[in-house]
Amino acid sequence: MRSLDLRLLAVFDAILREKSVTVAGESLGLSQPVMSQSLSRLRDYFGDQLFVRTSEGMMPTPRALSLASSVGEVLGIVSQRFEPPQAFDPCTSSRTFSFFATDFAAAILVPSLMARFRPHSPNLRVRALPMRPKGMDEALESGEVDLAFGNLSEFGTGFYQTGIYHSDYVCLARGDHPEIRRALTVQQYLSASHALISPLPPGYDGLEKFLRDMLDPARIVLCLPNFFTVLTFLPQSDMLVTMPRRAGTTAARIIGAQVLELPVKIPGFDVKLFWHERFHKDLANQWFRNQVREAFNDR
DNA sequence: ACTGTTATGGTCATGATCTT
DNA sequence: AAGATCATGACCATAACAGT
Repeated sequence: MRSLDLRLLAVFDAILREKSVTVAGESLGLSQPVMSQSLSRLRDYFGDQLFVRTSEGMMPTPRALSLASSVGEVLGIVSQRFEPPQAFDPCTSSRTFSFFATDFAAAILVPSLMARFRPHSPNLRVRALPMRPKGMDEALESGEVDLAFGNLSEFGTGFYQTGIYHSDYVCLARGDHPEIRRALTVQQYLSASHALISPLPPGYDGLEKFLRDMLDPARIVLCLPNFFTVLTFLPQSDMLVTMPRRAGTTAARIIGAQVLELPVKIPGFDVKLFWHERFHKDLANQWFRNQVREAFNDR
């Protein structure tokens, strides 16, 4: 390897492409003699003429043809991994951004995100993916998914995070509930029938444990698969649902439910944004992180 | 720290070779 | 034969290295 360097491979690639030493030199910003000397070193190294003059230009020998794909592969890896990152232009980009989020986080985030994207970035696409019990870290590391959004703490080394907001919980009751008006006593809370979202997505199971410890098991009469089942069920029920404040206020606005402060203390949680260090400097990922952060601040 | 040697990679000028 | 193109030699600048 001592006598072979990347520039020689670039020379090889350029001559192959241009079929001319001189023109290849122009494309690389090198003089013709430099190209010729470089070709001479390539010939020494590979022990082959590599390119011969013909009426069609400098044509590759069979040996050169057999090397071509490997040289292209090496140069491709180098340019992809080591060259300065290309600027990300959201106006012209057509890439897909993806993130893990709970259904309620996606429901809050997506409208705001799309309102920001659509006017200026018509070709961008967005994928909101449900939280997974396992494998989210691998998906972030591989680049399959750009970000994870939520009350997550299990990501280990190699991940960056930024706090988005601190959330507490509220209780929802239907707007024309026969007994509850704007406020809730401890007695009312503990004696009411409850709907529980269970199982909760990864990171949110603290709430479920807390409620199961605090409430009489007989009072937990309904388990729902996600936060937004609340939208169809609560208007026709006298039950209470305890959920994160933003999800609660969003749901309440849609169905005209009452948002009640909890009469008992339940510890809140931090919603954070996570990404893998591989994409920390990636300009597209940086841009998307900012969009998500700002989309939440829009609300 | 200084110095000489060597390798590398550049320019310029020019010769060699190929195509038309 | 002319023009285009490639190869090569002379020379220079620079950096790395070894020896003192």
